[in-house]
Amino acid sequence: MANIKDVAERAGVSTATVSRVLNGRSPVAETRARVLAAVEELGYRPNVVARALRTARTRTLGLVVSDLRNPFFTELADAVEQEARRLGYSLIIGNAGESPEQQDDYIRTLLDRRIDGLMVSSAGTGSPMLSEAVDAGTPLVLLDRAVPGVAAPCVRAEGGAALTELAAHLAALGRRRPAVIVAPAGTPTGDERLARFRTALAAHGVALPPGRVGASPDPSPAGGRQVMRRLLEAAEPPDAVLATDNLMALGALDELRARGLRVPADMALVAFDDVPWFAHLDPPLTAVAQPTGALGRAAVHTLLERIAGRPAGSVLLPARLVRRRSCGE
Amino acid sequence: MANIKDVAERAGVSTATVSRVLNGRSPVAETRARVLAAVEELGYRPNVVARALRTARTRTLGLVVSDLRNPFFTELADAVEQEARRLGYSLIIGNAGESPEQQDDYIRTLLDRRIDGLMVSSAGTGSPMLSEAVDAGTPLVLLDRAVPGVAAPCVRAEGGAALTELAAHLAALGRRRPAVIVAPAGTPTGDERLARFRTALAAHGVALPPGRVGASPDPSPAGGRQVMRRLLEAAEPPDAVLATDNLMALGALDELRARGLRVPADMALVAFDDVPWFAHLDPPLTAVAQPTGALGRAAVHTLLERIAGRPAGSVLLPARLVRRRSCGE
DNA sequence: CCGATCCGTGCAATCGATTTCCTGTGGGCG
DNA sequence: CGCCCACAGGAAATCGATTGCACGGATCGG
Repeated sequence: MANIKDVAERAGVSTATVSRVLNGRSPVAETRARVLAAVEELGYRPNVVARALRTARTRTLGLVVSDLRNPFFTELADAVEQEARRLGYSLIIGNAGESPEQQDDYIRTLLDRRIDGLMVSSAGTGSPMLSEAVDAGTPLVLLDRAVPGVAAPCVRAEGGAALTELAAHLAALGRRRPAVIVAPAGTPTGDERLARFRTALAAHGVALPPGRVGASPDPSPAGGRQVMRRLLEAAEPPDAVLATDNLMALGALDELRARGLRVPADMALVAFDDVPWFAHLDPPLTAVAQPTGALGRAAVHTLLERIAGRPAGSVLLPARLVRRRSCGE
Repeated sequence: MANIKDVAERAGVSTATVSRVLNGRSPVAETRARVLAAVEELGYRPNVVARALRTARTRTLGLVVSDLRNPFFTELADAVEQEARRLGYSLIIGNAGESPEQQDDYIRTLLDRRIDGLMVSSAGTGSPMLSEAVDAGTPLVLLDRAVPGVAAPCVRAEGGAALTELAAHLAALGRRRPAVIVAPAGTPTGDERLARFRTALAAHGVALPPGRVGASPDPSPAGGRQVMRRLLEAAEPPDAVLATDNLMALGALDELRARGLRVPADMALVAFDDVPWFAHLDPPLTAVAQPTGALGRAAVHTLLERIAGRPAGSVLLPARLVRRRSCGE
């Protein structure tokens, strides 16, 4: 493969000139034309690796998500990738599989590759590697999940308005005994959603007692199903369920079907995160939709600000309620 | 960040020695210990960019898929990523979004980044960039979709056995008027699946006339739904439908529900590609499951063989039928 | 006891770009 | 007409690693 020296020889100039022409720092028409012609003839493409070594910038970003197979993260990763590419950056996606060690391992690899910046949808509570990355000076943006104690801007959705609307929706439909299925305790995201929902319900005089809040051991259909079972076997079973993750909602639905319960007649069901196939379920699922695309784009923009050395604050984007038929009406 | 020179100084040796210790070419205990201690104290990590420049190997692979949001490709990408990482390689995933230009654009970027090898689930029929990559000497492996005229091994699933089994399954359940929804014509994958299925049906004395084969403009729920509608409005509507892609199956299901038709009572439904949430639909969908994980791993192995300069042939892995309730029984 | 061999290590070249410093030329102005 | 300045472009340093070659000390055999 041709290198810059070949081009320089062919154009009868020095490598310095070739570099300048290619980086737009040489407005002399004639030399410029000769160089470009040589580039064309040789099919020359600059060696990105060499350039990265010299400039100490790789034009590559890293994204670590906790579960790439979860459609919410797939969509998020896709949005991030598109925006990054649009702005001239490549993206390396890492899948931590909900394991903190694997997450750290991945962050390590990305730092070794000298990525220009890092986005993380952290698994569990903060990991040592995150702080280390910040200390090492790597621009970092937290995505979807805040991590206490890590000094980095966070881009995520805020469900307050949507949950307020949901509470009203449920109350209007006469649901009096709502329940919530949350992801493993300790994740700020789940806790916050729960608190918001409880407040919103209270405004309609509806209580959300601890007995109707179930924590799933892991955010999977199996976990969701298990919690649903416990909720149904309680003394006062719920007449509406909110799952704070799309996969857990799916598991809850399985349990309901297995028991011959109908949605929405016997039970209203709502999921946090709207994923494409919710609309194709029977009945179509009402969901709190996060603005996935906007989140991804905002994360990239925030990260680029940090890379440019400018300060950048956290971003909160409103989620919205998508009413389908799983609550009645 | 500390570099190899800092380590060398601290350990009182030359950079050459540091390099050799770190690459396991210097078994002298004492020097070795001093170097490793210095590495430890300084928190030194080799600069992957510099190493890549010198060795002309990036230890990075590229994967271009046609639609990352399609759960089949998500799973495939995840499998490829895990296997690549296990073997010490990073992966850059590119999403071509079913557009040949974007695909070429991406391949271009990946080649510029000097990836060691490339895997492609090509959109549409072959693109010029693919041949160019091969000519440039970049190891290439085609994944899931073969591309005529491109000299590269192809790793994909072979549905013959599963479709034979499916034909028998449908025949046993008394379905006599099967139909097929295929992806846009011209893709070898769809055509091959169609041909295999037709052959298998013939063995049971069941015909698959052209009128009961519908090509969708694009592999999406909307496309699948549109074809389903046409099939239902035909003179002799089918009593069973096979969709050659999971998203199109979803669209077909929508159309059936909208018309109040029941699955499987009024219509059997089968999808090619088994995706996790098929099991959570009502009824759970029978599907031809591709061995996604094995495909991804085989692709990585084949690619590494090529990178090592060894010849590697194509790989065909058998798909299998996953019987659920959407065909009756 | 001396020469030959072996092996650990250092020196310096190298990968392919960018960038700094410097030279030489041409043009404008006094 | 001469001087100075601007500017184009070349030579060489640089980024951080790997690696071929050479050197020197130690070991072993004759």
